Amino acid sequence: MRRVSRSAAEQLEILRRGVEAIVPEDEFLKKLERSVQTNTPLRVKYGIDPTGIKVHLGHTVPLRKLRQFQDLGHKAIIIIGDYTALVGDPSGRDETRAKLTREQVEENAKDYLKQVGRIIDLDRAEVYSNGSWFSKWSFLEVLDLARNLTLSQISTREDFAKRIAAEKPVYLHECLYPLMQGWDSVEIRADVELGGTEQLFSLMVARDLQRGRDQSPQVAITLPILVGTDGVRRMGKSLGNDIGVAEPPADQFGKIMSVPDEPMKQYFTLLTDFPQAEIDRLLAPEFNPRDAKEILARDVVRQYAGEAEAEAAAELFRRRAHGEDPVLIPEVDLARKELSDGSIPAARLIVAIGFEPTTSAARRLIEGGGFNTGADRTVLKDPKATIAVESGLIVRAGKRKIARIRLVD
RNA sequence: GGGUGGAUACCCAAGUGGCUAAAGGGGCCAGACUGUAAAUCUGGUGGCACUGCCUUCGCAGGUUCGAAUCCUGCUCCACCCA
Repeated sequence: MRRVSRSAAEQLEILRRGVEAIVPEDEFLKKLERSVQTNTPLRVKYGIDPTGIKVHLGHTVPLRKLRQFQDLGHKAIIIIGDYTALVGDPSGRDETRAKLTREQVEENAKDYLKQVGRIIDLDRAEVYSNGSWFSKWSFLEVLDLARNLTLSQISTREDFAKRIAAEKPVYLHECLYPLMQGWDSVEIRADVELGGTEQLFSLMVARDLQRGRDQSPQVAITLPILVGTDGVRRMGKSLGNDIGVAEPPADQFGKIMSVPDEPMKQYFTLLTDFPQAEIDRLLAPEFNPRDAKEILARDVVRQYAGEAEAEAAAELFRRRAHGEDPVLIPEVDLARKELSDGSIPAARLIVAIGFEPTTSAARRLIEGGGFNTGADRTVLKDPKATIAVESGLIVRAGKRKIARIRLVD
């Protein structure tokens, strides 16, 4: 195990970057000091419910913080909330989460860890499923846990209060969620728990539970919610404004370039390790925002896909901006028997190579002038037209879809 | 258990017998423009063998020349009372 080597004050300075709140901060400093004195790593908890399968940049904010703790010699503990996923975290939600099946949860969990491994050093981390303790509980124990929270505590939470006001249902099992999450902290004896700002309530519940078991209460560190590519709403898969860590580098790059200028500071602070001075320089008025964004995009892509991929993605993006084709054009097979007399109706071709899902959509694409072929980019306007196809023909749909056709028998 | 309101396309939401493949907004796709896949503007947005045909308005039946719209049963949801 790596030794905790930096001073408590130094660590606090590093760890404070980008966080929304450390509650309570004086306790945190004390924990750090004790950790240094006794050479005992802090146990830092971060929980994830395996409800979806796509880790996006919004998730990386707390995960990167967790990694920071790791790099300072502390112990990262990941809780896979397989049991809590069955409940559904109500935090920050304006409606009840859909219930998942056990199979879905298990599959998601596996996939989650794979993605999390891009950020966290899983070899040095502890990973638990909270089902490993909750599945053994009796109903009596559940009731005992439930006596730690009152109805008024729950109903004053903003997310619940809103739902109540909007006459949307709040179910009892959702009220249990923060208690379950809190109990996880007891089980693993957490010193610190990370979470988004909307998690504060749940993070604080754990403190009461820990006190009741004669444990030192955990410190809650909340992190800002990253806005999505629309620059307004929180990043989320269901909002379609997310950038996934496992996405193709070119997509990551392009999506970051499409983020509005306003949240750039947040992105630099939360998604990169750039020193503050460097961030200030890049975001100064005299610096071209597009160039700053490109630097950001390259750094983020590099983190998840590597240096070479980041370089390639940047190159690709530049070419596209100049209306040039990418260096590497994906090849797509087309069965020769689709052709008659060496030609194929354009709409059928578009569907055959997967540019559009239906011939109707393909017709719309053509009518909108979004389909062109060949080196001279001949634009097709007639949806009924046929195209003479030979191997190597380049076809494009819109700005982003391009392919080189390869005829196969 | 009783009452009330509701279920319309990817989402929100109009429409209460023919003029409705179904208003409007969002999202998405495409075009123009641009420092960007931003902003703005324009067009499109059920399917197909496409100047026509087929399918869709919670589900299943029924009335009618004709139904998203009327009737019957069912399922699901919300709120109120108990």
